[in-house]
Amino acid sequence: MTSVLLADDHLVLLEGIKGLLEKEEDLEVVDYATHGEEVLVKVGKWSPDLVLLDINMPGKSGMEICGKILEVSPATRILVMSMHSDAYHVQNMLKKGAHGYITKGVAPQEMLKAIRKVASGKSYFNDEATRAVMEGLVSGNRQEEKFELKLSRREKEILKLIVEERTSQEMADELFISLKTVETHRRNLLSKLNARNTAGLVRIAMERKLV
Amino acid sequence: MTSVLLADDHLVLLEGIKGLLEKEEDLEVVDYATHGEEVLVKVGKWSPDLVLLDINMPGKSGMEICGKILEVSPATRILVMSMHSDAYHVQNMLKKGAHGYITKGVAPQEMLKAIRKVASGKSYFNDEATRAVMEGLVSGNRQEEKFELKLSRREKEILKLIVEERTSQEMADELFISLKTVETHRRNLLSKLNARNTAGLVRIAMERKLV
DNA sequence: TGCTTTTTAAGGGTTTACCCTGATAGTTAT
DNA sequence: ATAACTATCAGGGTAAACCCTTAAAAAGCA
Repeated sequence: MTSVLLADDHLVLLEGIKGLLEKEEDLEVVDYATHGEEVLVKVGKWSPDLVLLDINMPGKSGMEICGKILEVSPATRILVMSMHSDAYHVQNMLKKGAHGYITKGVAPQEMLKAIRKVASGKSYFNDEATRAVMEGLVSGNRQEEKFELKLSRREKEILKLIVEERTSQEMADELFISLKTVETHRRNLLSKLNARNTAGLVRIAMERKLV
Repeated sequence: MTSVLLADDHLVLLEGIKGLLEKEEDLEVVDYATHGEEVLVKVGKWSPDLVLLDINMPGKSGMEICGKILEVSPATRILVMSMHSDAYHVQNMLKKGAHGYITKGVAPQEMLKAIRKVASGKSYFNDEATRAVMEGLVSGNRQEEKFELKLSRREKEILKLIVEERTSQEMADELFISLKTVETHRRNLLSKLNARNTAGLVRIAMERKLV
């Protein structure tokens, strides 16, 4: 018997999955959680065999929680469930210790398959997630940079203002620094985020929710 | 007895909602659809009392489908279900003829309530959707502009390339048109989307999923 | 306290974006 | 059919973004 903890803020989906798992004799839903902190508390309480974790929950992000789940209960297996499957998210969740990754579009039967595979110590990725990672690998050997991306406080501030359509001069006035300094920060952002221009900065900022 | 057609590309969610509705004596799920075109076919086949419509489906967008459902079956009531509840989406769906709007985070009981209310000829909006519309109304009287935004095919193409970090010259070469034409399209995009610069275009494009 | 990163700044140059006006041919809708 | 929209292009200009190099305070960490 595999004990499963469901973590998702969409209650209807939660009910749906619960109904799905209850029909299976080898799977047991022990509890729910609908936001970040609750997941950690419930994991501590039950030490479930597996957590089915939604990546987009209010409160702490899925990425933060993933690592902490393993601190609280190292034997627990983690199957990440997400709306989107881009290389960035998939790779990061794996780095944080997730054991499988599926998108919410999977068929019920595939979800059961994923749960059983991950619970039994193997990994599982659905086609979308696999493709995203593969495309990420071929489209650029910049995984290092992407993982390593650490923006300073000031850089994040500038990036936020860029997304809000401020010009460099406006930012300089607003932050009481020189135009040249703002331009330096922009240049560093372009380099760190591997973007070609403002459009790229904004796209990346929104994709990775850096704002 | 109210006949309900479910339209959502997330199969697990679909199963969950089906299970939920089947427990109710007055509600009957007559069929599913997992993408845009299928919805219209199934609506034509069953003329259901109500369609529970996911706004983010592959193929045609929820917005396009909404209006067409009413063409195919004018008596059918439409309850929109979405991940996000920003004023833009909510207002547009209402304009397209939707009768209710709930986010996927609602509790199962609230979903049943929404279904019954909409099916009985009334409207229903959950708290999130209501708040989004209200905030939209107070934060700016630009509803006209926002509703009116209809990007031409070429404009969408240019916008997509902007998000992909292309310069105007590159777009001109790629599309075999002059630089001046590309610049004209950019100018029209800035005006239609009410943006100040490239950053704004990208932000809006991503927020409204125009790409 | 010394080492590293961050934040600040400058000079000087090229490219791109943005703004204005005006114009023509083709398509779509009423 | 005729008005409205779409796609195309141009001249001429200003502002902003982008690129290169160099460098010195300031803050954080060991």
